[in-house]
Amino acid sequence: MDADLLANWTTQMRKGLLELCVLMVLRNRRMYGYDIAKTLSVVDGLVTGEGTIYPILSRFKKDGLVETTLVESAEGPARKYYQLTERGRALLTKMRAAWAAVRDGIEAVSSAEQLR
Amino acid sequence: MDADLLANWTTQMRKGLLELCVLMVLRNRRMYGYDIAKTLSVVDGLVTGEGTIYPILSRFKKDGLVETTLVESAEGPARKYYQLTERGRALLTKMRAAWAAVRDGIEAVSSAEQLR
DNA sequence: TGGCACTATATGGTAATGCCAAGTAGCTGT
DNA sequence: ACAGCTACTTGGCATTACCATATAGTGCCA
Repeated sequence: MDADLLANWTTQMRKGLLELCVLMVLRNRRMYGYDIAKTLSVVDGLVTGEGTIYPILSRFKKDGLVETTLVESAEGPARKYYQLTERGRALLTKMRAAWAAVRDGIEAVSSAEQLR
Repeated sequence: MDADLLANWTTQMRKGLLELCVLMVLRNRRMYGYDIAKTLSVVDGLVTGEGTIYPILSRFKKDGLVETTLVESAEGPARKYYQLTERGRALLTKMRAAWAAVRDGIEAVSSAEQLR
């Protein structure tokens, strides 16, 4: 029951941060969904399944943050590669700044003996 | 429209982190809701209104993470002070560890030239 | 031929949280 | 009486992560 609380909380904590990570792994090269999911799951246990990544990528495309290219694969079905647009790059820059601010804020609360 | 995307994302990013901050400010002394809201809003723009804090505190009490003490005030209505229980303290410890892991994971993604 | 595992994308329903607005109420000063 | 600050509470809305499931192509092995 205590484990449930913690598990639920970590789920909530992931919200938004997953989108940031997806945009960040795309900043240097294009990637396809399945590979992104595998990559991020290795990093931190951030992603549990592919079902979490695809809705994010769909939203990104709908919002014009990424463009897609379909490429045939020798190892299975065709891969849909995602690459950042200018708009996506601009938003990523702002998101990284916002992330840094929140991260620093939390660290401040975490280390402060007493605030104010 | 770009600003909307960013604003919406920051809202999502806050999820969970707000709970962490509330537990952290309570770790050294008891506080009342209105004061917690003011304190955290100063820190980082984490909180927009009191309506965001009170539901969190209610949940904490329901889950046995905090206990409350009603104290009369000379400056307005009585204040409901919140203090951490042992259970709350134990969960906070685990949450801080989870936060550190995710934060470091994101920093790794952020600074990596290329993962894997 | 059939079964199995891996690769790869997509979708629908559920649960949980942050946000905004509004309401209730006590106290102070004019 | 009124305005303004303090203080707590509640309800509805929008958004996202998760899980299970569906669909499908490829290669391997008996």
